[in-house]
Amino acid sequence: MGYPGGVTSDDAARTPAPDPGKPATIYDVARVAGVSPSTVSRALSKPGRISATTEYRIREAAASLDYRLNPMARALPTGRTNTLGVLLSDITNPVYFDLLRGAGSAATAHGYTLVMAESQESPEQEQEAAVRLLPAVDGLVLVSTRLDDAAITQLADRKPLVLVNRQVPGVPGLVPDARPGITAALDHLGGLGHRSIAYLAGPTISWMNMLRRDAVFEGAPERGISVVEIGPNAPTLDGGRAALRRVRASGATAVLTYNDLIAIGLLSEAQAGGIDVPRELSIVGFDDIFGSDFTSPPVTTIRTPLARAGRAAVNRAVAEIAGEDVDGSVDLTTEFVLRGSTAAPRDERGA
Amino acid sequence: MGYPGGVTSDDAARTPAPDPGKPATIYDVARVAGVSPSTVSRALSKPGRISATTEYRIREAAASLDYRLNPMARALPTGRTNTLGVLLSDITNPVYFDLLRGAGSAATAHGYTLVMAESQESPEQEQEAAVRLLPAVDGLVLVSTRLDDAAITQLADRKPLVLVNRQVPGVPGLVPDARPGITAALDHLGGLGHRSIAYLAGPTISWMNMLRRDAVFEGAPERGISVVEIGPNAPTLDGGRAALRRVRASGATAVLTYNDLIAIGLLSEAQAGGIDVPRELSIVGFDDIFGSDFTSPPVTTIRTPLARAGRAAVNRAVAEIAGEDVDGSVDLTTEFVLRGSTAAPRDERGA
DNA sequence: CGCCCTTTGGCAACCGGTTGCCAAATCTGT
DNA sequence: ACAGATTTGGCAACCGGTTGCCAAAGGGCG
Repeated sequence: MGYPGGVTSDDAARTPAPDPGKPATIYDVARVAGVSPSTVSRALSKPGRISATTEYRIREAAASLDYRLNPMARALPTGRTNTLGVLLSDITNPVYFDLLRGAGSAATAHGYTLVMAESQESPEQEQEAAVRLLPAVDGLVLVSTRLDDAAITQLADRKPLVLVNRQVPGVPGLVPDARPGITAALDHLGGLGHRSIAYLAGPTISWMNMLRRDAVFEGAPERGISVVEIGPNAPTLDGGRAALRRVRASGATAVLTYNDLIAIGLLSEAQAGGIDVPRELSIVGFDDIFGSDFTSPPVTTIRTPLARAGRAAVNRAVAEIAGEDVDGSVDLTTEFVLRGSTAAPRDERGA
Repeated sequence: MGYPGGVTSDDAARTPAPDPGKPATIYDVARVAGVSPSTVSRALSKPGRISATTEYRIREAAASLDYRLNPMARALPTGRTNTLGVLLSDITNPVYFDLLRGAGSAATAHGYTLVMAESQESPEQEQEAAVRLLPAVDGLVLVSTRLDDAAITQLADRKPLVLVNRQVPGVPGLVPDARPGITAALDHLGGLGHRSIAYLAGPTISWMNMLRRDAVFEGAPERGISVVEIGPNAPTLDGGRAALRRVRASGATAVLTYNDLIAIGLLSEAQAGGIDVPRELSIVGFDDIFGSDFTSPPVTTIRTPLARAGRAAVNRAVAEIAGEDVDGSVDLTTEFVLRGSTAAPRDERGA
């Protein structure tokens, strides 16, 4: 026999193989329909290639056997797995919820399955996960990747790859335009009378962090606002909490944060320390995550269209896999969301 | 040729195939190491089967070619994909964050990849996703499934399957024990003087909802507390908001909710309507999700050990796949978390 | 030094599909 | 009724691994 769970060819040739536990194959279907396996294959996946009557007979046979195509067997000769990999830095970060849902719905719409892995903010783990996933997927979506350009380019050489929140020359990337939101936020803060603000930075390896920081540092001076950078901070609630001391020391009357988690952490720590937000300290978050609207006060923030980004990323990946050319311009603009964590600085009146 | 991207055997036999784009196979490795493909296969996956020196030579060759095993090719003859499927009712529900992370880390620890799909609370979509995933995974984890017993049993007959938040005879299931937390919550509410409470139910098809409801309806009378059921409600913020009117109409001074999302929705709607929580209405949530501690007041809730449940579920699934017998008792007990959304009812003093 | 037992590595079948090529069957037009 | 064009379906090779069986090589011991 030479093979483990095999069935002798005699058996297979005689019985219609009712259901010996193993799922039906195209060979079973072929036997029942009285055609050759290749005809079954074509009937089921090459519409029009086989005459209507034969195709009907085959479909009947397949249905009666509850035939299910084996994705692995199909993937082997074709190289296509109908699977997309998504890599995240941290699953428990609420920013990714909507993105994942958008990606998931777009994927099923295209008949793709999503496999997901997280890298816990570590470039090594991310690289390892990417390499591990690579042979099993048709394409990869890297969200807020912590990999460097070289590693990304190398990955992109092997399989279609789409970046979210990152731009690398020669690799398709979707990055929400932070400027509109930041501009509106600075206008708002400036209008309230703030003259000295701080930017609470995220991780140094975060590309988005640079982008946001640069936009703040470019826009603030134009409005006569001075700005200092405080960080790097872990992009978590604790990261925000730990930054309070330095925020107070800086004398800034308002802060823009790398993300909402930091903003919320900072807010809760401030309140625990008896600091009045927004009167003593204004806080502007980033992303508008789940939960940022039910803190007290609710946090003023800059919304990024994550669900749309997720959807666009898998659409793009699917197009890339199909070898289609795409114009690729998706509108991903940020939007200022005014809530309760910002107000005029106390000094304004006091001084 | 008969095959698309094929290489003629002449070419393959002569050149060491430097890197024509296609990744290296065991045949390439075999050629470079001067052994047969089967020896390569054994050297790489049957430790000890091949002599140390030959194995070393093979590993060298593999490394030099950057050989990567093709998971699909391996899966075909063995039937094992090293992939686990996780089905959720709703990815954007924060309850699942920790669960997913626990499941993810346990999966990678066992060398498994996680594929994930959501059913959007629809049994049909869930069934379809399960069937679609089934042939590509070694086992399935169904979290808060909306499927009926028959469908679950049928699935469990085809592949190892583990349930979370659901119990079906003959199928391994992990369900956190709601009683300790609910008992403590009722004691707390009773001690504060509440005599009339409401249970804000979740979806009717939710098995956990029944369990929680039953525990409340059993425990309340024992403490001289009357209880009414209000629902079903969508297990979302909006579901909670929509329920406020009926809560007020019921005259209950405190509510226990099916989950924290409903609790938070109810809380925000109450505050919008000028109702003082906790003085006019006490709220107890369920699960202790991300965000429930930074509402104002923070919500008193019953914590379920989700990360542990996720980890335990994949551990169990892996054991099941390996055919191991497991005692299976994992400690998953709920815990009452006292925060700010509960207080003595106003009537207590007023009446 | 020869015999027997253990290692070691190769052969070939097999997993379940896909597809280039070809021959038989069917259709067309006259 | 027949040559030629078109449909239809089968053959067989192939994707990249795994593994039962076996023969050759190596080792131990009397």
